[in-house]
Amino acid sequence: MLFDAWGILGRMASELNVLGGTEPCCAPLVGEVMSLESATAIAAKFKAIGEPTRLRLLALIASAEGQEACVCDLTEPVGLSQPTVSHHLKTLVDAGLLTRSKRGTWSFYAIVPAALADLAQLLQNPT
Amino acid sequence: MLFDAWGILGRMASELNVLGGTEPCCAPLVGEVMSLESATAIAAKFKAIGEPTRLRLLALIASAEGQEACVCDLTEPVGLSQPTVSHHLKTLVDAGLLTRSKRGTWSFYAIVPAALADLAQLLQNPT
DNA sequence: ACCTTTCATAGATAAACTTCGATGTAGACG
DNA sequence: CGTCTACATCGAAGTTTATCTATGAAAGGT
Repeated sequence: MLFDAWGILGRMASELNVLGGTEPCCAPLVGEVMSLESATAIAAKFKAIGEPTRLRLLALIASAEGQEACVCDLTEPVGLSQPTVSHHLKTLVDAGLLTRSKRGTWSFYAIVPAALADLAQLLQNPT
Repeated sequence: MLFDAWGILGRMASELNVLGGTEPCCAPLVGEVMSLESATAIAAKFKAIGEPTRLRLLALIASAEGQEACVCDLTEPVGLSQPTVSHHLKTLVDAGLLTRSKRGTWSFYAIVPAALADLAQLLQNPT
């Protein structure tokens, strides 16, 4: 890795206010930019969590025995219609955060622990 | 904590398919539901991360020295207009994930490590 | 005083999202 | 076969969002 002298100089200059406005404020970042594809893939998972109802659904399922629950258990706690809850659950499944398994007439949704762990890891090591 | 016999029975029944359709599929969840207010507050942070451009901005800033960068460093890597980048940065600041400090004509945006750590913790311990 | 640079804000537009009621589907029971 | 339950899907309405261009604001240089 190259020594980012321009970046350091630029930042020192900006902090000390010793350079003129025509100087670059700091160097272009050295590391490669996160690709748009991977950013889109990862952001989709955070986006799925980033909605109050879906976050509550995740919390409900995670706190249930076996970390799974059926739709009929989730509709009443979140106070929304059954189609809306089903839609949010589908979103979470599409994001890879939940799995669906039909048993009889019921659909059981279960947490995917590895998916949440991966995101947690990413937050602590955003590279 | 009470023993959730109904939940276990319901789940066993569903797995073994020994009960009729008129039986409850499983018990209402025992734990209290995450409040709508806290869910909204937390989801707002995940929502801020859950957008490809903002995720890339976070990664760019996190990988910069001092975990801070100015707008002029970020516009070109993400390939969007300056107002759009500023808008996304404001969103991240409002979510508490970044701080802004003006020095001269430049605005430096810095990571708030504790905010990311809190979210990571929450993902591994979804209560 | 004037211009340049850096950034934020305003307004507009097109796309996406949340939510609902209505309807379709699949399994269980009589 | 008909009915009921649990759930998914469809279509629509209203809201939010991402992006742009144009403009405003603040600080520094000449």
